[in-house]
Amino acid sequence: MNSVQFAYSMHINSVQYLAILCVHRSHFRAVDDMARRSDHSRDEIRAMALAAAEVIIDEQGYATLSARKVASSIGYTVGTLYLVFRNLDDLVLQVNGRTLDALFARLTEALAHSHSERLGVTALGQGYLGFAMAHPHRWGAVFEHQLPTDVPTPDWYLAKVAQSFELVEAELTRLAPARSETEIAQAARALWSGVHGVCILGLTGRLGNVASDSLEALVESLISNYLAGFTSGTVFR
Amino acid sequence: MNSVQFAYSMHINSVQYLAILCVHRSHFRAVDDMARRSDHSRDEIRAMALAAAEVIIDEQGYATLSARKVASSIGYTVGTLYLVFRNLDDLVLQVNGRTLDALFARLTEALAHSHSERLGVTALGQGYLGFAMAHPHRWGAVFEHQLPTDVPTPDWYLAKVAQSFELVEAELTRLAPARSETEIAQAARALWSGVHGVCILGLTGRLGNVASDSLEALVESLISNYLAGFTSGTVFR
DNA sequence: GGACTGAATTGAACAACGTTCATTTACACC
DNA sequence: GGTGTAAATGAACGTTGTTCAATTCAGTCC
Repeated sequence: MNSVQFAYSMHINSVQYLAILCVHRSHFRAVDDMARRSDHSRDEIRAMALAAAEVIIDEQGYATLSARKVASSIGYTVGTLYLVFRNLDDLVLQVNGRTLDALFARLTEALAHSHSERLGVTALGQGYLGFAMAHPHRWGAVFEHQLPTDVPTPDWYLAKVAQSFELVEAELTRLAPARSETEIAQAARALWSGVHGVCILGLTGRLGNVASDSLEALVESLISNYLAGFTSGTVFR
Repeated sequence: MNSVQFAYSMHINSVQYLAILCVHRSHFRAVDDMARRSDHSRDEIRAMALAAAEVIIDEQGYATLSARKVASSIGYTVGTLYLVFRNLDDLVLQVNGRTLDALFARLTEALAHSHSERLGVTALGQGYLGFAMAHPHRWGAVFEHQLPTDVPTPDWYLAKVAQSFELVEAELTRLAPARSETEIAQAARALWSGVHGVCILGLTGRLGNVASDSLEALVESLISNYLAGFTSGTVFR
């Protein structure tokens, strides 16, 4: 059993085993399957394709992704991809799902490392910005990709979005326990949208040439000033 | 002289004269030009194409725009379009430039109608959201369109972005005259990014099903809480 | 060992895309 | 009417996502 087989059988995620070696048909033989002609099961092809797409997006951006590129980088042809994914949107949605999982992991980690309870929201904000800066293309793909208007976003995907969002709500509740659920929800949306806006405009260079540390300052400014108003209850009029 | 010739000679903008009648080769004859074969001068074709692209984006979204669509909707073929625009990016950039102008107009108007000086920033925020909601596709195109990485954004375009941004800075200066230029600039970026984030996430449906009036509430919350901190000078720690 | 079977895989085909440019068209002038 | 020339065309090229008849081959049976 070679290292990639090992990686696969351990259910190591795609980015991790990609670090081990290039995913390609020739480097990824199944061992004990009853496949007819195939080197790999559907699930294996699926995993390889997702990993390959992730690398392409990470290195060259979502805009350059194409079905033929993914197929050839795993040593198969386009046709095979369509046996495993309904279409390209399907594939991209799965890649983005993985990205949302990675984001969630980063956020929970940021929260764990923030010793002061009061700074939890700030840790989340900086964690979000940090993730976006560390993986700009993969993070960007989540927002650049658009499902056709007549295709609803699947529930499993919405759930992955929600899990990160709920972290913010939880921190805000801890911070302002007297506030109603509605007020917390609104504050979380306002604040999170705000942080997201800083990331979007900052990373796409639409704020002028802002250095990355000043993006951190913007997030800091947004959160601390907002919380000053939100926790004191005084309204600006 | 028919109504469209009139509209054109008055330099009425494309959206306005599109409201008068469909822009098409057959409806847009130049009168006193020395054109050889042409019905229209380069500038006229240019104006017609921009107007047509604007309508396509407005009605069907930026993703559906194509050179052939624009060409056929003005009664010419693709080739002609490339005599007038360097490429599609060029065309889209001009449409987006017009959108930024329209946004600026809306913002200055919002400012003029806000009688209380203190609420100027809020008026700008709501004006921005209002524009985005009124023209979601045209506004979206400004952010969905991406120039190739090796092509720098032209200066005239950056200037159009800046003109709206400076309104926010001016209002913040009026509101907190004691703050340094740097602090004002940072606050303007943080606040504007925040409002932008609410618009982006709200209009692309990524905040769940938020009603439009609650987007207004989010903008209100973001701005008033931020300003509470910013104008009082107290920092949340 | 050779024929058979059926799943796995292919790659040609389609329509639409941005872009180019040799060719055609129609006007102004002589 | 002939000729020069600018305007406009549309076929062509290399992409794209997507489909599906055709091919290939592992496993089974005789």
